[in-house]
Amino acid sequence: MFSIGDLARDTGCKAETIRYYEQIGLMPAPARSAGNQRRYTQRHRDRLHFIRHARSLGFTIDDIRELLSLSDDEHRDCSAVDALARRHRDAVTARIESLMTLRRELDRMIGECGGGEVGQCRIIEVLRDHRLCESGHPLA
Amino acid sequence: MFSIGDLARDTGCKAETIRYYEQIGLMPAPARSAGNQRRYTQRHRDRLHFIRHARSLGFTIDDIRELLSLSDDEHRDCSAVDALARRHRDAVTARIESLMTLRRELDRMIGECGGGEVGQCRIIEVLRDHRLCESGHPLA
DNA sequence: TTGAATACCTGTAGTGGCTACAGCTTCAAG
DNA sequence: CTTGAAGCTGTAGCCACTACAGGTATTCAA
Repeated sequence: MFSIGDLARDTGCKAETIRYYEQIGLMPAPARSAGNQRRYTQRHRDRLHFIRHARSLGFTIDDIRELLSLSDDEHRDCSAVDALARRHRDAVTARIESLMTLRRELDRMIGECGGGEVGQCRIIEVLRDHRLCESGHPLA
Repeated sequence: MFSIGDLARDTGCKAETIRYYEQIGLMPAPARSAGNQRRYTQRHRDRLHFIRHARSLGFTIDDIRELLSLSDDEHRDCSAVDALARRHRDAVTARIESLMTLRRELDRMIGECGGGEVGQCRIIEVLRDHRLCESGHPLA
């Protein structure tokens, strides 16, 4: 049996986070010691590793609920898992692209700033007037 | 004079958001009509455009407070503005790089999934065991 | 001038995914 | 048996909004 601190050390997440996962129903409530402290099994440990790994890959809590529930049935077709992972990858890709557009614009602004007074600062000027932006980065 | 709806249409942000900006002191409180509705000037409009543009480039509210305050004094040296923009660009770059690491790993997982049963699904397997990851994406 | 449709007002609570206390109790090592 | 670390519950805070509920103002047409 593991204490909450053991699991925390083991997975690199804080005890508070583990209690939070229990509270939102992502981790099942473990047994308790005579003094009311949580006592975890290897199954809990595995589940927490799975959760942390998926989180570190950027899956949302809801995605992880879905993945855990899908992974319960070994004989189910894995196409739903595949679809979820693809959807997430596409979202990551979209995010990368939007950040790259931002970075191009930031680079341009910074590159044009000659370093004089704020009155002539290109960065401030561009922020004041979106028409000075070349990349069509979304305003919303 | 503009109503809050005029500004909202004009800047593509919601009236609630404009009121929120006022509440947190990012937008100054405007005059009111006889019936207590907000009435904005061109200066308010310009400021909101600046804010929305900076937000759309990913600057935080605190960054924007700083940028607005720096831009007030036309004769000040713009190095602080430059530094803030560079810091932000570097953060964006770091974020892009970390997302690209994630995407590589997601691609690999998806590519290895042969499409059978969940019991053999590579995606689930990798999530269960971080050692199966090639890229050293951070677990935290 | 009236009436309806639309816009606006304040205040509160919710989002995601935690994190940070405060003020206790329990456990493990020596 | 003592002491200090670890654990407990419950609440509030973070960011940047968003979404109501329940009321009031304004605007336009008839």
